Amino acid sequence: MDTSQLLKGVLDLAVLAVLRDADGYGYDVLRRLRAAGLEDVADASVYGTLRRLFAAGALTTYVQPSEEGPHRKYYGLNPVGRDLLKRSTQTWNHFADTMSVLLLEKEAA
Amino acid sequence: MDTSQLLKGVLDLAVLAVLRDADGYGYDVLRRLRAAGLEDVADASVYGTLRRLFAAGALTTYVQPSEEGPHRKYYGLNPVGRDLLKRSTQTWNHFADTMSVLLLEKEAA
DNA sequence: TGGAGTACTCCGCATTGTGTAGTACTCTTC
DNA sequence: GAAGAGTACTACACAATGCGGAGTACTCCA
Repeated sequence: MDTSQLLKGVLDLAVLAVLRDADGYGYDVLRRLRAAGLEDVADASVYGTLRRLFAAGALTTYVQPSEEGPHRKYYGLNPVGRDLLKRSTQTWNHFADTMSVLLLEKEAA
Repeated sequence: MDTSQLLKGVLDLAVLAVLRDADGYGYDVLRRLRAAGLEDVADASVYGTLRRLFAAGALTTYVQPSEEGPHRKYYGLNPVGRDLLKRSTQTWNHFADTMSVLLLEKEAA
């Protein structure tokens, strides 16, 4: 089946989680997500999510030149982003718990 | 925050899980989902999902009259649906595990 | 007679992840 | 030094899917 639909609404959370540990630029965030197990994430999705989160006021950004290619646009969590990460994590955990209960095999009556 | 995006791609799975135990009609599936904790699911989403799953060949359907209102359109899992439920559950479990690892607080180095 | 609860359909919209194309820089290789 | 791979980003159109709202229709109760 298709994992891309599962990402809806969760990619935000995944990106925030990846940025919690250290600032990162798009291409780097993409690699971190894939290394974490989200191997099917498309690059355009990550760049789009970073732009959305920045537009929502959850991220700071700054550009740094690189010696291995084009300049890099770094993003980092600000207080709004850290709060969003915390609340989204709770929402996700609650949702995942609900689903796991729903998916439990029922015992025969 | 908004839970509706989290449902994307998962509502299929939730509906299949609810139908695993017993056949059900749309309005009933809606109530079962809400009782299971998915309280924000909209009715149009459930009816749409049932239609989609039926069109995909995962469900059987039959109409029964009711004494408490209009007729009811029952849906039930067929072998394709049962297989889809099994595979989707595995996909979901794997995805949820990946996310929960990603969301773990890192220990200070 | 009107309203609430039940049960379903249809239509258009909003969100969001994806594919494709394009730009541009660095480094290696023939 | 031209070609190609890897890095890094942007823009655009598209597809999937959950949702809101309107509409239909049936039963029961006040």
